[in-house]
Amino acid sequence: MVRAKVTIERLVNAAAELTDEVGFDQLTVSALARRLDVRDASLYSHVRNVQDLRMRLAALALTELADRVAEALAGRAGKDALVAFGNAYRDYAKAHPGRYAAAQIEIDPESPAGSAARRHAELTRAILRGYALAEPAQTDAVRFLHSTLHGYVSLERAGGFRHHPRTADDSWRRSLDALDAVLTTWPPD
Amino acid sequence: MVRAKVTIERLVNAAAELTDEVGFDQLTVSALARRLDVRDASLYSHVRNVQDLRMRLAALALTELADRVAEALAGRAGKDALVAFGNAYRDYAKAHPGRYAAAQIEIDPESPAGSAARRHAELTRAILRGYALAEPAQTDAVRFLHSTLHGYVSLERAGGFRHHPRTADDSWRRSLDALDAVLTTWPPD
DNA sequence: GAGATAACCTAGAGGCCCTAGGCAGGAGGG
DNA sequence: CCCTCCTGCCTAGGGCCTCTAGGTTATCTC
Repeated sequence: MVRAKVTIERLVNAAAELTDEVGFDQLTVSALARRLDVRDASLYSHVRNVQDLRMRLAALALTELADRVAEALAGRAGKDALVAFGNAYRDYAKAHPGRYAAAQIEIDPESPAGSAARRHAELTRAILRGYALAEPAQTDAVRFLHSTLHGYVSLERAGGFRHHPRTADDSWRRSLDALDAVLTTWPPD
Repeated sequence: MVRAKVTIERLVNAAAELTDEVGFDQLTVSALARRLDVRDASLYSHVRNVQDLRMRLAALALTELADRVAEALAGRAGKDALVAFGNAYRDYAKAHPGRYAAAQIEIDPESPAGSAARRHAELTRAILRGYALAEPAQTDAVRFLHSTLHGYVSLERAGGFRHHPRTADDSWRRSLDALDAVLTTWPPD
């Protein structure tokens, strides 16, 4: 019999493709086993349980996202960097909805996903260098920025912007303008 | 035998309590049946399926949220209204995490939940009256506002703000200040 | 070629969703 | 007061999912 040669890498990659097709909450061990042409029980030698699988997927997604953001940010500063960051973020969520959802689960800082999450946080903070904000305003601004971007893509995905003629793309551009404006003139206490 | 007298109202209320305790994705027909001291199959005469249950919960949550927001907005305008709106929103999410998650699912505009969602959208738009924005800037601003608020509470719930000494409350206040500032000086095209 | 190991298998228990069909308690009519 | 009907709840059962235990086979190493 020919062995399927499932490795943990192939398994997680297949899970990433699957979750983008069916949604993160529909990612099951059974469905993944079917896709790999293997019995479901066989996967439990690679993965502890379904939680473990999801955590690994979160780590993959956070790493991929951080890579794309890092690439988008290279050589840019100020508003240019902000727009590149936002677009990298939104494009990833559009291209890989399942992985994006995976990246939002609660992360144990000690886990391998934790370091990817930290890297992500550092990149977000890097954008704000162009806006010269001191602590604690910098932390507040990071949270504000992250909230707006994440909120936008998550509402857009949930279909919240579909019942209106104004396109999500147009509002997105104006939202980035607004973010740039508010970061530039971050209100003093 | 004493009948449990499950009505659709009692059922949805029990589901709301349950989901706040265990999370929206852990809301199952079985668990709800156990809580109502009834067999799971019995609930299918009240509810078509688990999707139907979730949709009814979404309708409940959207209605409750709209009620609270409407109350918070009464007699307020401008930044005062913005802060009240934001706090009503965030407080609801804190007090009722499961219901808040339920309110985020994709809503069919034709369903009863659709009218609650529309009412919600109108209330959001009402806030912007104090900021005198014409279309399409108004729609962009509504989306921006909603994105930031939803993004903030959802990241806060996911634990994204826990790995830093700056409190989520402090950043929240500053985020509302920033929102007020950006709505006041909404950047022209 | 003989372990040793890794990868896969079957069997099975338990949980959840949902359908089909049966039984009993309470309401209304005769 | 009794009969009937309806509603609310029941049991039985199939299908899918998670996960464990323990057995089998392919491949790697010596």
